[in-house]
Amino acid sequence: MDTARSSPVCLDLMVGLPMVREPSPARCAGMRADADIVGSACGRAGSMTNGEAKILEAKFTEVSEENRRLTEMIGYLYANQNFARQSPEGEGEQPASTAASPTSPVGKKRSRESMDTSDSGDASSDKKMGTAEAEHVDVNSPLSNGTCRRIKVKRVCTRIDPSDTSLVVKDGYQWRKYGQKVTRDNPSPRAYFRCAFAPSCPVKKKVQRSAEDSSVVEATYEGEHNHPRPTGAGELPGCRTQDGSSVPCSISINSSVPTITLDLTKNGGGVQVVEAGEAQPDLKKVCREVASPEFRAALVEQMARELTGDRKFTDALAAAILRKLPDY
DNA sequence: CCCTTTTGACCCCCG
DNA sequence: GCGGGGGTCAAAAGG
Repeated sequence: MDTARSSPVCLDLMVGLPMVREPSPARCAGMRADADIVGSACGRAGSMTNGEAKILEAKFTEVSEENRRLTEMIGYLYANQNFARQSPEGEGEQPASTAASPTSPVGKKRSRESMDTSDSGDASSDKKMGTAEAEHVDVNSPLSNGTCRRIKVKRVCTRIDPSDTSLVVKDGYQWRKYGQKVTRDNPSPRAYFRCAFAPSCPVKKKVQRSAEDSSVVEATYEGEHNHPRPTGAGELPGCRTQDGSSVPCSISINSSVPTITLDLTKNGGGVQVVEAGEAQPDLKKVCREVASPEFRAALVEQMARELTGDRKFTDALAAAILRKLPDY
């Protein structure tokens, strides 16, 4: 589980993306309870006293810690709800509980649905957006000949801006929306997506806001991708830290433009420029997505989340701010 | 003109 | 057999 990265902060990382230079709502996306604190730190860091800075630092650390605990708690609750729905005989015996809502009944599997599911590929590595909580459930799907095929079902909970109604969950794959429905047990609409990267890919995704917390969206993935993950499209191919969480240390865009890699995992950090790999067939789409405000917002949000979740980083940041303050 | 999204209607499973 | 409700289709609209 990767849940301890939800504290936002205004940072100007200057990694070459023009948008990062300007404060925008997206940069502070996710700021809610701690918005005033962070906003203060952003806006008047140059004029505060040492005492104020220390108070702000303490508050910031405290809020970050609380945010982390809450995120973990949400993940724990969802995990428990899913376990509770598992049948005693084992996970494979339970019919497909594919509804995104924790309270929704067992999904009705249609024969049409069970026929278009194949295997191979792997979407299970979609650990995205820092606050996501992933879970795997293998369910049996009845086939027309009476046998059962295991369909991989995965639920991912992601924190997003409550005001964002797009229900877009960046996970590295490209999705085409084919339907939206308001379900009985959740006032928020449920969006249905198909994998748009490969026409033959059977993977479907359902995205719906949590009924309890509108800032949490639950994405349910059905099936497995039968194609490689399109790199650079949506998810930040970050490095893994020791605890398995991702760090936004690289930006890999498949195009003729060199790829910028911001390596924050090494001592002192560094920016590495490497040549882009060979272009994907749908390079145009990838570039369009990378250039989109959503992608940029997600990029900045993830960077901020990852960085503020690192105690060493926040300590170093506080020390740097203190050094900049005039001595009184 | 092409691609994607929206949305009302329809299909079909389950109780 | 019937109705409710989730899931999908497909035409229209938008970019």
